[in-house]
Amino acid sequence: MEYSAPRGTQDITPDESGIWQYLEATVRETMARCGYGEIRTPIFEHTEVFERGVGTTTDIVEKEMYTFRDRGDRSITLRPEGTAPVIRAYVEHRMAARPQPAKMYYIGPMFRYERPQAGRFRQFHQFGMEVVGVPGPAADAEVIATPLEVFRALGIRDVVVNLNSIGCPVCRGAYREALRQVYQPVLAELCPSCQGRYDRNPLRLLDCKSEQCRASVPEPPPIFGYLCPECASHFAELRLLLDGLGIEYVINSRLVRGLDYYTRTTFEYNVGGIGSQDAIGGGGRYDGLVEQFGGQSVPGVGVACGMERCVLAMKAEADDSRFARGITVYLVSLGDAARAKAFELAFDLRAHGISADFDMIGRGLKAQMRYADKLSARYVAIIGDDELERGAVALKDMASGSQQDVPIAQLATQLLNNR
RNA sequence: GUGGGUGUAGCUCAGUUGGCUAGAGCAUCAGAUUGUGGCUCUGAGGGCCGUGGGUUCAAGUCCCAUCACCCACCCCA
Repeated sequence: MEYSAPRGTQDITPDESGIWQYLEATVRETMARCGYGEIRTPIFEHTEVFERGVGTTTDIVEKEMYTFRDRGDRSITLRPEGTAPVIRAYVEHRMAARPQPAKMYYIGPMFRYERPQAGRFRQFHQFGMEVVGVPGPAADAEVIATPLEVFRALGIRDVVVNLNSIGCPVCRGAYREALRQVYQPVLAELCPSCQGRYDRNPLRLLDCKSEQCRASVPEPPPIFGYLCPECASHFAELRLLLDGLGIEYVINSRLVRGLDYYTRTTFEYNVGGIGSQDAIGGGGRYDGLVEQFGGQSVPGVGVACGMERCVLAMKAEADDSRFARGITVYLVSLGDAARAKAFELAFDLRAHGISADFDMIGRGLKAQMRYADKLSARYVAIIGDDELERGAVALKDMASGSQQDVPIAQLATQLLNNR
């Protein structure tokens, strides 16, 4: 019986981990440059964190969570998203008493019980950022713009930014009623899930893509006519900030998103070429969430990006050779004495910060050369009986094929100089 | 949760109307006059043909079930 990784999970093998490390390094570098500190929250939380944070009417909470009872009979859930835990931590650690705003980022695995497909997994990874304590649109703009910096650094082109405002509790009530008026006459023709949405969460009616609903529903009015003055000016200012950065975006009045905590700004990034799951990231403002967790009324904005989808997009771009690893020098040895010397020499070079590897299984010269080539070694240093006697190695540049004798004592400095 | 597709070597796939010890390319390993990689050539290892049942003299091939994977819906990252 052979085992396989559980459904919807995958191994990232050494062949794949290079691209992941590049992605992670790019995220960390960008976040640090933008003034964000990393926060690491637990992989699992009390189930209530997500029920209260994400919202009980969401698909995530209704049918996608990995929830179980632990041995103390507590209900535990593997985190399906990152924002609720971060806000829980913000309240728990009294971060409101630290310099505001709190700017945090995270990288890590998330879990949702869904049918896997291209770009969708049961264990997947996100990087995300949260700005807590900024009521104005500068935070929204930064949170929208920063992942775009990451995408650009990764070589992901043609990212489309979809942008919307879904108002606040004040203006949303009126809009909700307006939507109900539009949908009420055609209620019987709606798809089953929309019939449920009509009562529970009319805003999500906008999100439906089913042909059935498309055909029978008249175009609903955009929310913009219903926004209260504060929400309207917040949205207008945000647009000015984005315009100032030269960021192009598409106003999409149907962009609602499936988490209950959003207020005002919502947005999503889409890319082509990675299958039908083309949302590479998304986020929005959540002004009531800190209060939900028992904190003061502190506003927040955040974004989360799917790393598997980033990897797909990176691979869709032509040149992925830059993610490959390679060592600086491979030590080819001939005979037992030379092999022992190569072993010592490898550790000596490594101690100098040079990546070096050597033959461990006593292969022939040709086989060692082939292996060095497959490792993409930049140099090969050959040690045989002659070289042992002279205290030197034959150093070969694998790209040019040129070769020279180098005294062993000078090998490290020579390699460092050639860099 | 719903629908469609696919399961043969590590990978990508051939395999005739059911019929000999199941093949190819790539990959791995070893060689091609004894100390030099990529190109070429030779050879080797590696398969319970996803699993279980059925039909048949005979099943990789036909039937049923099951599992897994892929894609899509839904929703999201």
